[in-house]
Amino acid sequence: MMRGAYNTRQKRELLSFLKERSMQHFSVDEVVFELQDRGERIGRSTVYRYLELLAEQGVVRKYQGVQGITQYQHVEDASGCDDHFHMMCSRCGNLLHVDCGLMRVMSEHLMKEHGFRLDPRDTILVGVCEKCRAEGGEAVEHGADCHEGCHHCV
Amino acid sequence: MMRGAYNTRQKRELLSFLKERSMQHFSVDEVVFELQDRGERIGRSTVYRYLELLAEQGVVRKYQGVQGITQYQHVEDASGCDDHFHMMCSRCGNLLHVDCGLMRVMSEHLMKEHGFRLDPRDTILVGVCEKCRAEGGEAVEHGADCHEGCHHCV
DNA sequence: TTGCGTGCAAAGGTTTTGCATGGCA
DNA sequence: TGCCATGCAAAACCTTTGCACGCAA
Repeated sequence: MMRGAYNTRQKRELLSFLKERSMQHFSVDEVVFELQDRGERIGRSTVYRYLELLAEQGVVRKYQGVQGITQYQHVEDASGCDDHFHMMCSRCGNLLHVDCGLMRVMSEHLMKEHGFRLDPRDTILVGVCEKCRAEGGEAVEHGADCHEGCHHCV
Repeated sequence: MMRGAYNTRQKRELLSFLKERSMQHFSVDEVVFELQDRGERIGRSTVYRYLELLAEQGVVRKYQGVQGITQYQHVEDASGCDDHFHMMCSRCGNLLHVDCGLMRVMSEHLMKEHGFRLDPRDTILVGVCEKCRAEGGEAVEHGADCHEGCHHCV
């Protein structure tokens, strides 16, 4: 047989967790503790192993977050986040989606002119988000909260 | 006094290593082993501590590489890589510099329209470089090797 | 002489792995 | 019943920290 053949309780609980957290980002610890709070018990190794399998299958995305903690994201369908990019705020750690035409322009440019095939799934733009800039006393010109689903974009 | 006040042998050897590796990227292990090969002895903790100090001073850049290994880059002068971006090839691991007008356009766009201040120093664009694409049998349209200092860019 | 810098070892944290047991099919 | 999945503990890693000693100023 092959890996992932059995339908176990742990697998169902983890998938249920993922369903609720569609498109959201989380660490192994968050999974363990959240399921623990629900009274569901799941071993840490199981979470690691299953998320690894799901990452290979493309159900979740795996990437390095701040402080070397591996983060995972559940992608609704396989092509969910393939056409947009992610920005991570280096202060609050939040990860924002940028579905923006300019990103596609940049992708095409890097491919045509630099011979580089950019991978939106693995690339994370790092910077400081609007909220943290405001809290840090920075002048914030942009008014609307357009982080998820921006209408200002080309 | 303050940290970094003394001029020690270890510090000189590490700085010498950095000088030879200007703009290049390396891990703590690479520093330790390379210096070891030269017959110079330096403690791992010392490398960690000194690189941390240099990162605070802006002499090196610190970022998370693949597999959670912290990578460092020596920046020639403090403002060396502040105005351009880096692309990392997920196959060969090479890190390329992209000094390109479109990147600045993108920065400004993210700031004005998304309220996000992109940090070129911490952002790494991930994808597959021209060489690896060619080796992988991919059609490569772009002929010239314009990775460092591209003339095709806006 | 002062006190920062160094190196060793230990601790800290995350992730992986070995192995006996559990449970799905 | 067969064998994958699980969980525990241990191991493997990278990184940080404590502490005594070394050494630059």
